[in-house]
Amino acid sequence: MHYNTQKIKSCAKLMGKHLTKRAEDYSKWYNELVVKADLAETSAVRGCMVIKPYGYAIWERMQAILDKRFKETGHSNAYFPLFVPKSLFEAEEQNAEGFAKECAVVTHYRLENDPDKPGKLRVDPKAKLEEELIVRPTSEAIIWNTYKNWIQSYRDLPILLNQWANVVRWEMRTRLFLRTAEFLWQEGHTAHATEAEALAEAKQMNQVYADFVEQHMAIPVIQGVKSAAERFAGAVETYCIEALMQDGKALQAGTSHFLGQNFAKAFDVKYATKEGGLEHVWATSWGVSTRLMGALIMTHSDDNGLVLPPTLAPHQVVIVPIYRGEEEQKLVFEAVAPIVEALRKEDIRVHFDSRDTHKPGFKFNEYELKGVPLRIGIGPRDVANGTVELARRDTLSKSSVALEDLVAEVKTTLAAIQVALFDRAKDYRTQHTTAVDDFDAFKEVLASKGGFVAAHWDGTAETESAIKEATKATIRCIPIDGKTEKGSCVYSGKPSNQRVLFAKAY
RNA sequence: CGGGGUGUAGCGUAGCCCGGUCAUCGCGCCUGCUUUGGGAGCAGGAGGUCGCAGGUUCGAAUCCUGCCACCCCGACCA
Repeated sequence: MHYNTQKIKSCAKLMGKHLTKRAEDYSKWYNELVVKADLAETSAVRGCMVIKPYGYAIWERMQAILDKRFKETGHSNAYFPLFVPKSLFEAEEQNAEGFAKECAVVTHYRLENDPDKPGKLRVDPKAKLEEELIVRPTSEAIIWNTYKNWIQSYRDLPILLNQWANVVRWEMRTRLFLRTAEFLWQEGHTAHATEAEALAEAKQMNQVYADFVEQHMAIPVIQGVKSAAERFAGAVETYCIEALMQDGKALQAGTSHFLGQNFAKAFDVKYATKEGGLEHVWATSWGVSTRLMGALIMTHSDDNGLVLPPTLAPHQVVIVPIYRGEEEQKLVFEAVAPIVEALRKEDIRVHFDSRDTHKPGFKFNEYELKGVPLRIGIGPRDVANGTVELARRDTLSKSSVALEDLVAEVKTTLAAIQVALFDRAKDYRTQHTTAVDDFDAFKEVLASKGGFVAAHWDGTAETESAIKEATKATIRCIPIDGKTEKGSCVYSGKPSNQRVLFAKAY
């Protein structure tokens, strides 16, 4: 080949084929990546997004793994209505207040021809609903109104349900995957006889999330509890997993709430105890959303595009044939067939890109953009040598592998990529977690390198809010496994027993 | 909802201040030939109510008024 690489690169840049460099404009890079990797795009509907087949395939992998874990921990799936009557929605006051400002509300149920504008429709003023319906921003209200009818005795407990659903939160400013007006998620809602059991459930599900995100998404997370200000509206305690993105901002990746008896009291859900008493039940709720897709993109991707961990990649291996003319094509395709078969036999998700409409170089770049972990290139030269070219997405390194070693090599390399991605992300986080002991250093670190700032905090909402005001940083969490350590609050100087993590967040 | 900005082909844009062969260029798309181990080259071609509605004018993408949409910065947020 006689390509002038430099020329092609600059040419390709002109053609808009290259992504914006991460360092130049992170937001722009992120948006371009989501669109060009074919994951999702903005829709004509304000603040909503279209998840495209490739993006949805990744979400389906995530769903499948999570759903299996939910079942293994004793949960079942169910489905509750999209609409929540206003009277139910407002029953738990804190919850209602927390979400009130971002609710879509259905007020009418019928349209009619507009007498003033032929061919146009208008809302029929006669079809006003007696009671408005809230499009669920979360389902505690509708579910607890239902649980009320299901629970009479301790024998009815626990109830351990999950639902896969869409919810709507009318956000002012939206961003693909990270914050859209409508998003997909799962929400678990459980009811328990005792406080201890509910608390254990909330902690258990946070652990399930942490394990999933670390093991399958290869994203290291900090488990912790939220400060009162950051806590879920209506919760007694919010457990969370926090991840750090490549631009130094934190992302809440999942939450699990211990709801105490707040919802049981609001919806008057009591059960008869073994001892003959009457008690309010104890509750939890927990959820992760398509926001995790955003975390996945922002944690591993590079300037060439998406990088997918092998366990989530819809295609773990892509085979790109290289040939000129029909004769070589036949030769190469015949060599590919047994490779595909051997890999499938090992349950490796392999895609053979036999398209004749694109050249190999184009395909190389395309699959890098889409984050396929491993690429096998095979041409006449390889066929003659009994080898293939194996390219790793994470390191962009290439090696020649003998056919007889291929399956084993693919398996070990996929496993190695999974580990390498996690380690790399964890290194990054370690380097971007800074312990500080005075407020000047606190501000300096946030301004210069970002990331998590571990600092002592006096535990008051006043200090938390003053720090937020001054730096835009919020308390991401109070780490669960954080060591106790005597110190003084970075802002007020008052005594503190543990460092908490601050960061600017999405 | 406050402050700023932008709407021109599927995408990205030039033109707007100073009305008049201005609808420009690139990508993408289609056809043909040559190419095919890192985003191909050349030649030809298709594609546009210049956001919408009024107004000024002989004439409006360009000036004026109103509306709509989107983006950025705030407030809000998984």
